[in-house]
Amino acid sequence: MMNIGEAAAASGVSAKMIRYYEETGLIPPAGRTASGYRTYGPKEVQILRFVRRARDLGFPMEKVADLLALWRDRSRASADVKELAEAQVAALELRILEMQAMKASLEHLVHSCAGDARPDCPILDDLGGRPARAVPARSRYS
Amino acid sequence: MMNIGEAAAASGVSAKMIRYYEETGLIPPAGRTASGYRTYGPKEVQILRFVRRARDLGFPMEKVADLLALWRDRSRASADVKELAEAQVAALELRILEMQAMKASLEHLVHSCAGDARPDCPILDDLGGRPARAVPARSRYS
DNA sequence: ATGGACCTTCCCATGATGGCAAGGTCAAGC
DNA sequence: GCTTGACCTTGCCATCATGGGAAGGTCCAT
Repeated sequence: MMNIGEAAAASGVSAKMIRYYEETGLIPPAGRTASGYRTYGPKEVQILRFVRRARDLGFPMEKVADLLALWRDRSRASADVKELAEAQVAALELRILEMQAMKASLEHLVHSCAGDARPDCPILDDLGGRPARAVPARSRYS
Repeated sequence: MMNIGEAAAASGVSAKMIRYYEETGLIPPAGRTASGYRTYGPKEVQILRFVRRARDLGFPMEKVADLLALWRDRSRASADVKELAEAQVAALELRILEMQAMKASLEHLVHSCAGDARPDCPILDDLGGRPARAVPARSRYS
């Protein structure tokens, strides 16, 4: 049996988060020693590692709870798990696309900015609402 | 002169956020009517639109404040602006890469899961710490 | 028995946003 | 002029997942 610090080290979840997960019901309450210390065995550490990995894959806590429930239910259908995972893939894809769009817009602005000591800056012009002066097309393949 | 609702509609920033931006010092305090209503003119709306666009490009509020300062300083060097924008591009790229890594891992798991009524699920196996049984390679080009 | 490393709970902060509630104000219609 | 509804004000709470710190108790090795 380990106390919370050891369980944290063994699972990669901070002690702080372990208490939080317990408080919010994501994981069942840990056992306690006579003096009130939480105790963890290998099984609990495995649960914590499960949570850690799911979080690393970007699952929000709510979905992690769903995954944990499926994990515990040995008669679950793999289709149910796959569905959750596919939804998470789609969510990631959406956020990736959003950020790629931001990045592309910003790169466009960056490329049109001289970046020297002069004050003229199409980036600020654009943010300020004035469409930046068109960059003289130097090539069709810019 | 407009009140906060009109300014919100004109700038795309919610009234709530306008008050918040003012409270945190991102934008200067708005003028007030005798009865305490905030008043906004075209100049203020332009500032709000500036903030909105910068946020849409993913800049955190702190960086938006920096951009606003540069915008107000008509003697700024465009290099300073470009530097901020390039840092933001790099930050976006980093987050994109992180999420792409998550997505790739998850897709790998999804592909190895049958997704039928049976309980066997490499996704849960992996999260639980057991390496998933290798998927029988049906083709080199799976 | 003392000190240091651990544990406990509780509160606060983040970043950017939304929501709600209680109360004041304004303008239009009657 | 009065009512009504749409707007404004402030203030507090919630999110989501995490970290920080304080105040106090515990455990173990010296």
